Amino acid sequence: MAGASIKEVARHAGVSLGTVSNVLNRPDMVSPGTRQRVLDAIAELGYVRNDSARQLRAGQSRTIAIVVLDVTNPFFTDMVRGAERVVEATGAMLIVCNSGEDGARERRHLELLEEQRVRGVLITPVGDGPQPHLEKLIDRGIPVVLVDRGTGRASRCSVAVDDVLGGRLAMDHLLDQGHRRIAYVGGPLSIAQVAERHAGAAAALEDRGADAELRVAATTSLTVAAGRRAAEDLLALPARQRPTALFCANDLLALGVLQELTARGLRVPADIAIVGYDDIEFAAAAAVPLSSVRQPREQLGRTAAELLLEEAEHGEAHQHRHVVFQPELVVRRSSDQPRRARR
Amino acid sequence: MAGASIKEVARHAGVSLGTVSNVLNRPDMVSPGTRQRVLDAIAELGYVRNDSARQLRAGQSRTIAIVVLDVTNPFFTDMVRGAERVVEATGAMLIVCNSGEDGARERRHLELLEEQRVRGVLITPVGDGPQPHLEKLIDRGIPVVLVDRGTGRASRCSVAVDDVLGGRLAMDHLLDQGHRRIAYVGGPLSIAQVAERHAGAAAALEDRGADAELRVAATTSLTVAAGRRAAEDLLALPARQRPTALFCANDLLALGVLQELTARGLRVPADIAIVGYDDIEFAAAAAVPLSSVRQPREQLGRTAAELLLEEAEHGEAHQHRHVVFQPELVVRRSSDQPRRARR
DNA sequence: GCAACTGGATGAAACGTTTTAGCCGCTATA
DNA sequence: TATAGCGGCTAAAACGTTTCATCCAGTTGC
Repeated sequence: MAGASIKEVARHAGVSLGTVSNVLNRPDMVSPGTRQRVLDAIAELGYVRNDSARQLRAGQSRTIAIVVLDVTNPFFTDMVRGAERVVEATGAMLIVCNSGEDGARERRHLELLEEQRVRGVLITPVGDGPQPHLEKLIDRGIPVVLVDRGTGRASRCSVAVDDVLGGRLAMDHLLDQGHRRIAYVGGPLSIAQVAERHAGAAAALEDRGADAELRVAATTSLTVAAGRRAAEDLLALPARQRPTALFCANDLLALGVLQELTARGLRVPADIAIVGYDDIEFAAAAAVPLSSVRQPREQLGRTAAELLLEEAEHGEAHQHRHVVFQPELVVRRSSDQPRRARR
Repeated sequence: MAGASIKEVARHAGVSLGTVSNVLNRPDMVSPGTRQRVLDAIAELGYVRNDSARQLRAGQSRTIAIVVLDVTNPFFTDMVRGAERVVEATGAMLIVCNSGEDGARERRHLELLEEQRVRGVLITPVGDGPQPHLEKLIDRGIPVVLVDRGTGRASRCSVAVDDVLGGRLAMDHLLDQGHRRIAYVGGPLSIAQVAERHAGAAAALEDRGADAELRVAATTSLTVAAGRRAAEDLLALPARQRPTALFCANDLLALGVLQELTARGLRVPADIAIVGYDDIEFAAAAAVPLSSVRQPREQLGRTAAELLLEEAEHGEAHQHRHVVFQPELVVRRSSDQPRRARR
């Protein structure tokens, strides 16, 4: 009962092993009579196909992996949900791996996925340097789609949101509201998104030629806890240097900042305005509803999965594509209070 | 380059195929000289072990799966993080599957996992009825650990939090605050947790013999959107029948309820108090910081993974265990305002 | 009545590992 | 000097599929 093989099913049904395989894979190539006999045997023995053997023979698995930076960040889980639908519609299986923004774990995961000969990998890689492990996958012929990484390499598809534009939107809005001392809360800058959102903000400032300053309040990660620590640091500044507005690299940071600021008695947005990034579902439900730069989270995952499937199917003929979505600023109370321009 | 096998490595290094395998699996059984030659060949050919073949031979894979009800719910992703650590420490791989509270998807996932001969499954099953697919896994000898499902079956380990107690804690608190018209927001009741939290609340009411009522505001799922809809329904009630306090089956519901109530101009907790469940990180950062019944989320995952690994290792000798954690009420502003008892 | 097809089945090869039995040359033991 | 033991290696079997070349018994076409 525990582990019947196709061979035992064949014996049980009084047919050859190849016939059982045919029943499983091309049922109409076998006569109704024998087919039924085989199906009965399968049911009786509780036979379950052994995927390892099948894969070994096929040379390839039917799973697709998505490697995310932080499985507890709703931005990524929404993305996963988008990808999930597309992948499951094809009968394949999507497995989720969490790198936790740790390069070593990412590498380990990719090694295991390569050993498993997955059919493809969706990944938001840690850091932004050269990615030898990804190249290795690609060399082996495993399609890789970069998610939420703009820089379009020629060797792979990518799906991204224009982070520079997102940074601009946030910064323009804060400048419009009259803020002149603004801080960008985020880090490490080695994360491409973090750097690009900052670049966008800096560019907006530059373009306006406004007499304003944009400082960076560096964090070591993009979590609620890191946000709280960043807020503490900012509060340690002398009042006159303290920024009047914060642009946070993602919503988790923004929520952490918001929590700490209000805990310390500051009012948002009266004392300090906040704009986040991602527009996760919890942003709108925050203590002070959070302004945020919205990304099409599910669509990101969906599109990435579609590109991957297309590449997996068409192989050589496939043309790599780079899809870039536009972010959109959603203004809520956390930044919705104009202030007299001043320094 | 694309797909070198162990055989080619062997030829390249001028040794037999078995020796290469030994280098990979018991390096000290082979002399330093040959070992180095083999390692060089491996590097040169870019050889990567084929896991399918390895598994086929071993009869078992090195992956462990966790099947969650809702991958976008922070409660589950925190659990995943807990399990992840334990699993990865053993060199195995944790893959995350999302059933999305859909029985058919759950079944499909379990079928695929069974075909893959995973080493074990951590699962929070959809619904509470008999679970033939789980039984099937167990029959096949694949260890299954139930997560967050109290009812200790003899055939498997389980890890849970006492949901009845959690319901009691919430209800006692609301009664202490003087509430007499209380609604339980949650559903469907076919989900065990939903039912048990309600049972706890009802039991608390019973025990006190208080002249109070507990109605059920049924929802179709445990999401923020469902919470908003539930709030709409409650607001449609005539004012005198409207509950003065809500106990929500989880924090997502509570956040949705909170959002909708405040959008409609009601004050929380002055007009309506709210208590949630899970104490996810976002509860504390909500518009009105949310009282919630805290569950040890990461520990739940950690312990479940430990039980699973133990079972996978000891096989027959393994004794199934049922670990139950105690929840804890965290009172925040959303329910922190006593009211004169009245009807 | 014979050759040519055809639908339905069979048997064997192949996928890439791990493992086990066995071989070879050497050293230690009696 | 024979024997046992040992380190280092090889050869072959086995895991459970899928696929491909064959085969067989009918049926069709001439």
